Amino acid sequence: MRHGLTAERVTVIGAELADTHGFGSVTVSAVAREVGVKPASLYAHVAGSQDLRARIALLALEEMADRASAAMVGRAGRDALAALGGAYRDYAREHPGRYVAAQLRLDPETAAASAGPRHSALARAILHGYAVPEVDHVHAVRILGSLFRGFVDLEAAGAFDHSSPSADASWLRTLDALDALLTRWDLP
Amino acid sequence: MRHGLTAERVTVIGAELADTHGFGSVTVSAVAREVGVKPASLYAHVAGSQDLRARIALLALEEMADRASAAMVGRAGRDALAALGGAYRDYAREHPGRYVAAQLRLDPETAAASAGPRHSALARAILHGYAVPEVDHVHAVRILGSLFRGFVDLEAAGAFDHSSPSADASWLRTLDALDALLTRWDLP
DNA sequence: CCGTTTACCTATAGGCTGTAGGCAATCGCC
DNA sequence: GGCGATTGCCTACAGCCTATAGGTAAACGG
Repeated sequence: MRHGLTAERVTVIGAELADTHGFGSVTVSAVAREVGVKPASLYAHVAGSQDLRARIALLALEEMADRASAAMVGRAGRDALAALGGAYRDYAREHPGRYVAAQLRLDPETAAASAGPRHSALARAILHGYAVPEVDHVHAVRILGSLFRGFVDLEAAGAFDHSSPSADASWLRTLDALDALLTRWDLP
Repeated sequence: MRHGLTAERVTVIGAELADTHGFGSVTVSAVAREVGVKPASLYAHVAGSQDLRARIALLALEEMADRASAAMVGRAGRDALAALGGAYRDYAREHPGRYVAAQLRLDPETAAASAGPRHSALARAILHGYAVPEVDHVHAVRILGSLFRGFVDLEAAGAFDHSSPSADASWLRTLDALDALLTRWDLP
């Protein structure tokens, strides 16, 4: 039987599998089972399990960048922070498997061709709404990225589950803190 | 031949393997090869590959908490922040495999019995040096934890490798930002 | 010194990866 | 429409990892 498989379809099935059963259980065999095909057949579309995982990572990075840039249009300052961070947070909740896939270490050239640079561009765009000196942009972007990444990771890992109040409350405080930091960047 | 293996020794070998070849390639077979024993022999000490990885995670959490609390004695304020964050950052550099092991999701009871709570206690201790109201301690701890975790993860993932200046410079800025945030917590 | 425990062994079944080679459905071209 | 080339999926197989069952011999304890 002909299934009309392509690298893209295989990647999407793998991504769905990651979300439902965890990124760790994404295997060539599992995807094959899912589409009703023998494992060996997939090697025509994908170079192996590592390639499969890298493709899922690239898909996730792309989807996250799309969502983030869509959420950020027409927003500045704290609103823009909420849009960017919220996009990541929501994505991690809706697509936990893809989110961990996005953290896969890619080789430099693949990383450069990925949506990674789009993410740093989005973070940099936020700084235009604040009076952060140009030379400090790298630092500000790194701090912003670290805070978002850490919060979403910890929340996804369940680190906030067994203390109150809810993570949502802390998230608002996190945005406030970032906004204050960027607003008063150059103050003593 | 008698090798005097114990669960602890197996765990340590696994941890070393994680640091040298990546946490992903920690397998019962690999550890067995390392000690010169057949894979089946290890199942007397460790319940399987999942158990092995969980043990490495617990070891890493313990080691990190030990280092962090040692670094923090007699320090307060920004110094304490630098000590805590520095402990994590150094640990991640010296033991990259163990560091990713420490992020393994543990089942709730195992997590509760781990060194996890020690880590939040250390973060909470830092707040005593600042005038953060008691009710906001959870938020401050979460923000502090998120920022450290995110920074160290991103640095370990190589996210800072292809932009200058060095990660070290941004790390100092990160500590400054945290210090400023906690110092002025209640200001408009 | 002998019984028990313990540490490691062999054997085996099952799953995932990845390669080689085969067959048949489909496509492009006349 | 017919025919050759391509493509999509197949079977078969080798290698490695997990995990269990059951055996053997070293070490320990009374």
